[in-house]
Amino acid sequence: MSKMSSPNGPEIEEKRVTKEDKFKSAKTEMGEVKEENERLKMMLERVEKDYHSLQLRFFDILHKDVSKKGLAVSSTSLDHETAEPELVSLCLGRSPMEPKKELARIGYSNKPKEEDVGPNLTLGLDSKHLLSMEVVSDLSPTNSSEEPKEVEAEGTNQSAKVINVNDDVSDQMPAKRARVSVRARCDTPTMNDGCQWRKYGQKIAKGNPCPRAYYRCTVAPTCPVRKQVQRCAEDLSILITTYEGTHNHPLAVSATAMASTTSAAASMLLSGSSTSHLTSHNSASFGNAPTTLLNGVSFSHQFDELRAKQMLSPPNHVSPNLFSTITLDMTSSASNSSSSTQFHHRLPSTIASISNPKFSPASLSFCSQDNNFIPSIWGKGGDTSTTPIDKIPMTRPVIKGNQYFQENFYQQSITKQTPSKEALAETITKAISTDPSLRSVIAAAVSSIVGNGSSSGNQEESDNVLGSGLNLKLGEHFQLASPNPLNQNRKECLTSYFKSLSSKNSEAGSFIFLQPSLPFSFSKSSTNQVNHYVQEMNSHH
DNA sequence: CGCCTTTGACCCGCGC
DNA sequence: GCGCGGGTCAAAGGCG
Repeated sequence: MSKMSSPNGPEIEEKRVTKEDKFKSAKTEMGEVKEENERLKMMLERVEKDYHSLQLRFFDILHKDVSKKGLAVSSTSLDHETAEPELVSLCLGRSPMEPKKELARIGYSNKPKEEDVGPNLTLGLDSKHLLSMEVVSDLSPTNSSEEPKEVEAEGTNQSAKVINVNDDVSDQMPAKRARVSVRARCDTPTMNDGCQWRKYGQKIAKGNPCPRAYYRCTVAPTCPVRKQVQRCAEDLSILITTYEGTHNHPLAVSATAMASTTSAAASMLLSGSSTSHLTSHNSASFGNAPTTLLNGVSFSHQFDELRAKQMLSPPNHVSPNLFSTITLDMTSSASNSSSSTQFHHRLPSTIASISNPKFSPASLSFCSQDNNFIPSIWGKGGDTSTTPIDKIPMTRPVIKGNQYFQENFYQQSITKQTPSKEALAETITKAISTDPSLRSVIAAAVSSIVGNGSSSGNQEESDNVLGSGLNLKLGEHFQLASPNPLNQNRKECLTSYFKSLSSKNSEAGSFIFLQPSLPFSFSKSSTNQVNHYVQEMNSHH
C-alpha cells in the first residue's frame, strides 16, 4: 500500500491539472457563450427596430391606399357589397394586433402610446375580416373597434389598435372570413401543426362518406381559431385541414410555420381582392385556374361551393362572399406540367372555373419538382413530412402576384420563355415592393424552406424558424445555426442578396424582412443563378 | 380531477 | 313554411 502512494502523487497532480484545464476551457466557453448571447441580443434589437420601421412604412403605404378607398366607402356606405376596402395585415411573426396599433399610431389613434413590447409570435389568418370575426365573438358592441379584452388585459399591447377606417362598415356588414385549406398526405388522424386542438364536433358532410371533425384551438381559452379536418373522399390518404381565424396568443415555434403559411395565404387571398384585379385576359393566361404551387404546395383560390355557384351566375354580379378559401395543396406534383389541372380534377368543377374580379389570385408558384414537399415541422408522419433540405429541388421563379406582376413577369417568363434577366429582376423587384401580400407569401415560403433545412428533428434548430422573413434576416448572423453546409449555402445566398439590396437601395432595406422572397432556387446548381440575380439587381438599383 | 372525445340535439342559413 | 345541410353546443363517458 505504501508503494502506491508515491506513484499516485504525479497522477493526482495530473488530474488536477486536467481539471483546471477543463475548468478554464469551460470558463472560456462560458465567456464565448456570453458574448454570443450579447451579440444575439443586439441582433434581436436590431431586428425589432428594422421590423418596426418596416411596419411603419407598410402601414403608411396602406394608410394612403385606404384613405383613397375610404372616401368611396364613407360616401357610399350602402355599397359595401361591391366595394369593400380590405386591410390585410401582414404580420408574420408578430401579433396581428400590432400592425393595427401601428396604423393607429400613424393615422387613427386617439389614445396614448405605450412602449412596444417583445415579440409576439402570433400568427394566423391576418386580415381585417378575420379580426372582425373575432370582434363579433369577443367584444361588446360598444368597443367593437377594439381588440379582444383579454388582449388588452395583457397590458403588453398598445392601446389604440384598430385600423377600422370603416368601423361603421365592419359593424354593419357581415365579416368576410378567409379560410385556408391545406391538403396533405397524412396517415395520422390530424396533421401535427404545432397547435393544441380540442375536438368539439363531428359531422358527416354531404358528398363525403368520411366524417368531418371540428377542432378548436385550446392554446388560449379565447382563441377563435378553428379547424376542420376531413379525409378526401377520393383519396383517403389525403387529409384536408381547413383553418379559420386568427390566433390571439403567442404560438409555439413549431406552429409558426403552418400559421405563417396559412396567414400568408389568407393575406394573399384577401389582399388580392383589393390590390389587384383579375381581368379576363389574365384569367385566360392562367388557364383560368388560380392554382399555384409553393414548394410543391399548390395554392388555389376557391370559394365555398354555394358562394361559388352564386358567383358563377351573372358575370358582373358580385355577391358578398362571407367565406373565401385558399387551398394549399401539398399533394400535387409540379412535375405534372399542369399542376392546376391535376389539382382541379379533384375539385368540384365550379371551383376550377371561378373567376371573380373581387378575388383575383395573388399567388405564388415556386414550381417545385419535388413531390409531396412539406416543411417537416408540419407533419409528424407519412410520406410528406420528411423531405430533406438537400433534396429540395430546383425551383423555377414563377411568381404570380398582382395584375402588374401577372402581366409583366408572368408573360415574360412563361409566354416568351426566355425573359431577359434584367427585365426579370426588375419585374420581380417591383412586384415584390409593390405587393405586400406577395412579399408576405414569398417570405413565408422561403421561411419554410430555410426552416425546413434547419429544423429536421431538432428543436433547437427549429427554434431558428421564426416564421416569415425574419429568419432570413437572421440568417445573416445565424449561419452557424445550421450544420448543413447546403443549408448554410442557401442562407448565404439570401444574405448576400439582402445585403446588396439593402446597401444599394435604402428603401428596399426597410423591406428587408419581407423581401427575402425572391425566386431563389435552393439547389446547389442554382446558387450561381441566384448570385446572378443579385448582381443584376444591384446593377439596376 | 381535469382534459379530452363522442355523439345526439339544436341552431341557423339557404333553397325550393 | 319546410327540409336539408353545415356548424356548434353540451352532456356523458373515457383516460391519464
